[in-house]
Amino acid sequence: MTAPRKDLGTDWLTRGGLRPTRQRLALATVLVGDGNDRHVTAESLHEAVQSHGDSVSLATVYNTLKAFCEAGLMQEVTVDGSKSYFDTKTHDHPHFFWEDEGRLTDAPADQLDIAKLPEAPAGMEIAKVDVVIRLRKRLAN
Amino acid sequence: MTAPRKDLGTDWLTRGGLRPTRQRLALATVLVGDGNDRHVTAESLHEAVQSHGDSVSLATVYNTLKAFCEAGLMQEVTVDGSKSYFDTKTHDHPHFFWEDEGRLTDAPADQLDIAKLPEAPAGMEIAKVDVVIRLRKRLAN
DNA sequence: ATTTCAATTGATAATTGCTATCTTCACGCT
DNA sequence: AGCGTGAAGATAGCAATTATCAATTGAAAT
Repeated sequence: MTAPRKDLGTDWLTRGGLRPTRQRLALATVLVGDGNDRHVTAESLHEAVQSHGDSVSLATVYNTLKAFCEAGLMQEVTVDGSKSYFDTKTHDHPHFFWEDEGRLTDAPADQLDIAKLPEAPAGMEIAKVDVVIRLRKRLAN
Repeated sequence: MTAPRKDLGTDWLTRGGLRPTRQRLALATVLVGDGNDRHVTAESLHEAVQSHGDSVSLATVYNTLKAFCEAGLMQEVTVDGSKSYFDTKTHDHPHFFWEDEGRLTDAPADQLDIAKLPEAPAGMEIAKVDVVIRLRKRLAN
């Protein structure tokens, strides 16, 4: 038996030093309740919570996603100019972006090997390296 | 003697199959008139054209940037959720994003070597691989 | 050169995704 | 039970972008 959904969510919130309120727990449960990583937008998470039977306002979804990021529980991934995506996997790893569907998923990190990377210009340091592999439906061949 | 600014702009527009109107020529001149590549936002390009002495409405800057992208003369680079960046260099290459200033520049492509890349999932193909190296001021050490 | 007509421009309204404000509410403590 | 602070959420606000559409322009045909 694995830990029930809610406990995973509670642990996760505690790890981030966040008070486990009803709303946060509802969001956490949807996000990590099954132990898997997830990629969401504010909108998609809002819908997911609704259909899970909980009610959280959209404003709170935005606030809470930001809080989760600041607590180091999630990270924002920039792949589309018009929407923000959030990822529960917080270490550096490549992404697939399915352009047709506007969907974001993880790409297998062990299949990416950057042999050489430009150095940071003087006085600067590299904060993060984003690798986004943009996918489209293969044309018939 | 190199070709004057305007001619470079006209050639560039012709290459994209776009009618060289006054506005497009003004934008093209600012963008590629000196033969160098440039990274702009709608806003920054609008200002640049103004201070070059031409007048182009902001709406037209937006429309024209889109037209330039569709014509293959520029490409959009997604590095920031709140603004769109456009690049006159259209082939795949890495970018530096200076987070403090919100500025985008090219990173030396010859110093990037991706030895292994995840394969596209079944039925998909890789449209583009974005590599964004996010920079911040180096902390004192 | 003048006519013609679709392409282009741009002032403005509208939309979108997100953030700020602020009142009410809930949690944990005494 | 009462208190104080953090949290929630309805709503207003905001910034970037897109849509609308009448007036203008430019290139081709006459």
